Amino acid sequence: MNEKTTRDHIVEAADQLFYQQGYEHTSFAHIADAVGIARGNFYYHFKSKDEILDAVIGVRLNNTRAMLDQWEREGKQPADRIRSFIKILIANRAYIKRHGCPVGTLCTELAKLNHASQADANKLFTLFRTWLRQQFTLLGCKTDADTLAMHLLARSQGVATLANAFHDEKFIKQEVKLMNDWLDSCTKSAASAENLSH
Amino acid sequence: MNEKTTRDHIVEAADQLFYQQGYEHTSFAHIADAVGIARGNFYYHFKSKDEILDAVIGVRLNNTRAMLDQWEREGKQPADRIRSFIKILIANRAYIKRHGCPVGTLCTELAKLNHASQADANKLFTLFRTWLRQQFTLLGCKTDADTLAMHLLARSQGVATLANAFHDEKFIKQEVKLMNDWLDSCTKSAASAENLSH
DNA sequence: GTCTATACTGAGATAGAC
DNA sequence: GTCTATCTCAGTATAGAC
Repeated sequence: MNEKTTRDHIVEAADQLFYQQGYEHTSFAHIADAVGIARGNFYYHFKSKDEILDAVIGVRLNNTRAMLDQWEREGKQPADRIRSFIKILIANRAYIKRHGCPVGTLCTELAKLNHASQADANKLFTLFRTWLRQQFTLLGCKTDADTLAMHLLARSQGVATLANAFHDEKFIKQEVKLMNDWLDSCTKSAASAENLSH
Repeated sequence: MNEKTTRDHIVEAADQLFYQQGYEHTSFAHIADAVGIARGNFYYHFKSKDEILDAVIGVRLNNTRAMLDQWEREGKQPADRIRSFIKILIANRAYIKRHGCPVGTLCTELAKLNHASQADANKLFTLFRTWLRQQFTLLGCKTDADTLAMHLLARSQGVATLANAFHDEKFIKQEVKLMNDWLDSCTKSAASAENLSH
């Protein structure tokens, strides 16, 4: 049950390489080398490179859902859960510095290629967006919860893009502090609105 | 003097295509078709694809410098100049929605490719960063001017990435409003700090 | 299910005629 | 300065042996 199949290994290696080098730039040779199998063997598992991409996106969607569920279990208050989202910038800062955000860079690349799987990759963003919107709704902010969700998502994307371009980890910490301050001000304004209504 | 050479046409077409399709995805055939010349004729003007990229980056750097100079002439107050920066998100919203930010997407792609011209492309970011820093310094904010410059740059990048992924122009307007509000709060806090010192 | 060998394609790059 | 023809090479994909 826990045994990883060759297919799993391919998807795992492709996932990493797509993140590190980009989808188009990653060839079968790269993936085959990483997995340690022959090139020809590929087509037993996947009919095309696009199919591997779809599998990778599928895995990422599942992993993301699992992560969001975990944050939901761990954080009692919506503000704590949102803080979990912000925290991944810190936890993954070394990777972000080197390769940017896995979601953002993939969506950006597929948009340029006008790739058929664009919409599927965007579901990764939608997952975060919907989840964040729920948390902001629970928080009871005056501003539209979707606006707040998109705002936070955009800021995390901007941080990842610049940290990657400037190869600067400190900038991530700097911006995370601002994001947490911003979240606090949201929480406070929600609390005072709550008081007013009593 | 105003006559555009074939070389100029190539660079211009490459500039557009690199923005629309990405650098790696754009082939000589694409550029040749756009310019209306034969593939082989290319190598009279450029020895390699990398050389075209360098020329494109050079043109973009010049154009950006010219744009920043213009903003500097047009805006008397530093806050007005910063507002010029924010305004390009609105002016270019249709392109951003379709292809993202020309600077951000290029730097992201070159980072993935680990391309030699990465550093040159990043100079585009540095141009904006330095210029914004100067404006924030003139504004006299309490917070470090470079922190503010990077913050604004990051927010504009995030907006571009998400507007592109979600193909959403309205989101750009929504965020631009927030950015202008944020700038106002910066200006006000700078003004009150000014008053305190008197 | 994994391997080797190979066909096919398109891209970058060159040579030489005009 | 521009063209056609051609080369090389990497990448995707297939066939068939084991």
